[in-house]
Amino acid sequence: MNNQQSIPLREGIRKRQILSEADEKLFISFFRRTELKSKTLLVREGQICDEMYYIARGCVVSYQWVGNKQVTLWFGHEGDFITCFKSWINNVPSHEYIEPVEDCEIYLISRKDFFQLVNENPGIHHFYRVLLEEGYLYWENRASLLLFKSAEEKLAALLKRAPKAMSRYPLNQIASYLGITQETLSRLRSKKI
Amino acid sequence: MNNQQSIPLREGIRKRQILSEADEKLFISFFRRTELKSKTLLVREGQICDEMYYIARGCVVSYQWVGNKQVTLWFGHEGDFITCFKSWINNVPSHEYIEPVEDCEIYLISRKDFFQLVNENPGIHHFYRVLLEEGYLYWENRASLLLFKSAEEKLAALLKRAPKAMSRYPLNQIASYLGITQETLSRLRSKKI
DNA sequence: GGTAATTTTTGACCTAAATCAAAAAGTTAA
DNA sequence: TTAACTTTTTGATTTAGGTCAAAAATTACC
Repeated sequence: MNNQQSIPLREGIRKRQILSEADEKLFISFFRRTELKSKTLLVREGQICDEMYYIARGCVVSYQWVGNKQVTLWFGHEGDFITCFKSWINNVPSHEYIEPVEDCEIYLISRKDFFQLVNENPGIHHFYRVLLEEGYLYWENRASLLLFKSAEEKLAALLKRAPKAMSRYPLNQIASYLGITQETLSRLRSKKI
Repeated sequence: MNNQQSIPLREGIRKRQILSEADEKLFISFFRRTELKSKTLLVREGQICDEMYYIARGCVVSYQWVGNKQVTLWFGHEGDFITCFKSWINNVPSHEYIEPVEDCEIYLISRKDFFQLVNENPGIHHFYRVLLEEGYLYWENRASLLLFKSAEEKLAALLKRAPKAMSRYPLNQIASYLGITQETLSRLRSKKI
């Protein structure tokens, strides 16, 4: 990929790991830029997720169907590297959907290219390590919020981390992200004002 | 460390990443073996956790104080590499306690040695990557159980993964691991029989 | 610009699990 | 072997948040 066009991606990489100019160029050259309309599924259940995505613009939601209910697993937005990690790591079919909530500008790289680079290039390996550490801490934190916080506290924590969440995502997605119903979230919100 | 004495540790490493004989020897040589009586704190809140532990024998619990309640974050047992990752990764004080529940045989390595090896040795770097992937998937799974499973389903999931948990850990630790009270767990259990 | 479709709010009621309290069972230690 | 302590169980009651249903507010689209 032309280096000129990939400034947001470069920023996303630099935020995690500073590479030599050559390594950075090499790494970026394996990404492909694309645009996605909202609601155009990026990953669907049952499919092996063999790509990683960098969100340059827009936002997405990842969810799973539990009975007839859509449960939000996570939100992704500008600056995030995302994929279905369970599928990505173990090379097994995904259990989750990833869907743009706004129109997105995305940079994507194939699993094959990514792991080849990771295995050959120490700087890029280090980049992946930072990504994994970031994800580890994200999920640890999310689990601990779910473990012992009330609905109100979980909402406060989300709004602190992502103040715009309330206006970017529909209520039912935010509610199920917090592990509460949308009625409860609506009541919480009106109580707040 | 003498290679003869460290068979369990070697198994723990091999399960995650096959190293060359020389790399394996090198890696193991940086670990130190120790025994720990139950209830002898391994990590306490406020302390920077700059060691990683391999459990060769015994089991531990990690918990956090929330008000006057002890909340179980995770359990560790034979074959696990453990540390307070939040502290380990960011080099900040730990928010959690790690405490042996049974007498333990432990192999430990310092953060400094570990990261030096990781940065110099591609095989060991790969080992760390596998550890992070393992942890990532653990927490993702744990969060999703907490997100949409009932008390009964969460208990079933724990007993499936760790059938002996019920006899190794006190009830209050298991209950708070599941995000329920010990009264509820006791009632669930008696209902089961 | 008006109608349909979707999303959010509100209300009435219900329930899984929490809380509080005390009894029972198990463990330790003298 | 008994007293003291800890852990687990049982019972009565409460509550945060769920469920179901319908109204209100938004948004989408001929």
